[in-house]
Amino acid sequence: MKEALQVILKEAGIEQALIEEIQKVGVSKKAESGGIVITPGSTSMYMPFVIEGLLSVVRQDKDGNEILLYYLEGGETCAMSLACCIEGKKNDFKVTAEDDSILWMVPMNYLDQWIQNYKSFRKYVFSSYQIRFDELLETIDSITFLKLYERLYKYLLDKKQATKSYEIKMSHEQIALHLNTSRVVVSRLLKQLENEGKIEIERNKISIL
Amino acid sequence: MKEALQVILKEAGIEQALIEEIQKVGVSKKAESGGIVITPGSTSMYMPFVIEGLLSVVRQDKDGNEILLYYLEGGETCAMSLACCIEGKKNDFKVTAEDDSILWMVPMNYLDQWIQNYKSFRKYVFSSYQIRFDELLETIDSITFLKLYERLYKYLLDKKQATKSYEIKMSHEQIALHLNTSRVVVSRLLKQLENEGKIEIERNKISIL
DNA sequence: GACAGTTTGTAACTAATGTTACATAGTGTG
DNA sequence: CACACTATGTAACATTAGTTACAAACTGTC
Repeated sequence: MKEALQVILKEAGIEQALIEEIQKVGVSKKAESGGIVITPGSTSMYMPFVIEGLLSVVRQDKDGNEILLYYLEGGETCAMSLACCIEGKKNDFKVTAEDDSILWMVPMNYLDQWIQNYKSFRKYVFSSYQIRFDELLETIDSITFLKLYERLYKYLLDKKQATKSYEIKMSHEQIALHLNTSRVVVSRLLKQLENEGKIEIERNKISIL
Repeated sequence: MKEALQVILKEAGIEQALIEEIQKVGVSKKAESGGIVITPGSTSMYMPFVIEGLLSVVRQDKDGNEILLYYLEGGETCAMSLACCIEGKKNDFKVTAEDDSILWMVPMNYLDQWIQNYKSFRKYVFSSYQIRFDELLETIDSITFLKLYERLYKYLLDKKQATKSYEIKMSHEQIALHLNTSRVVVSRLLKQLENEGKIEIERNKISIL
């Protein structure tokens, strides 16, 4: 576990002294595929590093409708969660494990001193914020400027990239939830994508061609 | 100018020593109502503080369609601009003065040392990030979960709050641009809001009742 | 292989939003 | 006040997306 963390933090440009601190004060946490990691309305006390796996960050409205904001992959941290912690605010999003995942949870109270003392940590944190802004903006772009048909195709391509697999193992219902639309509409548009030779549909599986 | 800055930074919890530094190294910049302050594709070298006025931050797509992300008011800074600078990336949004505005532009190269040395500045920066995340999420909520009719009404209420005036001096065309829809649709829905007694429509002016 | 549960396909319809086209009304300037 | 310009009103229609309803196909379990 700690070796995997070491590799990932090194990769992220964190200096050795800080890596050792992070290893010392954090704890690992497993999340099984489909499990909820952060519940909306909760307050986190930990900065979560993704060591391995894939998580989705989703926004919910009061009626339970959802929209996918972005994925968290290995080596990344959830900047919004970080932002919430620092301000002591409640999380207003949901984080779910898309695959079996392993996280490294670091108590928030170390953050301020690390930001003060380690330039590499400042860089990492600000880069994380930047990445999340970009992802949110891209999400806004998709919702605003694309037709659902295009959004769906982009969704599939993004998922392909995140999982590094051209086979997407999801039901139409699950996809519909991420896009805030209905199953019937997703089926309709998927069929259209299939007719245009872009994908192949099987039960619980879509292959990108 | 510097006195106004003093008041605003004090308000924001910045300590006196840092206020003086900020006053020393920054320059003021005026923006006339309607003027473009940040062009998409440019790279900023300055952290912009809003001393006075109101600015809009807008996302554009390749065809020139737009969507309003949020407003910047007095005392605020553009966290996304900050994030871009720190990472040396191009701005991928547009900032326009909605009213005559005054900004205080601080060269980016001071940021890292201030973050390192001033706890109050760390707080301010992280709080700015948090606020912008919240605003982006709220924008996503509106686009995703609201009908255009509700979004339009929310738009008017937000504008009312930002300008602290129940009279909104805009054409339907301008509103349509901020919501990424067409003038005809805006006129139609505004008429509906008027019929329901929520607003009053005049040429270049909408009054919130 | 019978059954229940889940997933997908499809038609028919409704609702929301976008588009085109044109009429009317206000505004500023000579 | 004539003119050009801008802004708004409205109808008619097109497109996109959402909804309802039901059939068919697949999957796992007894």
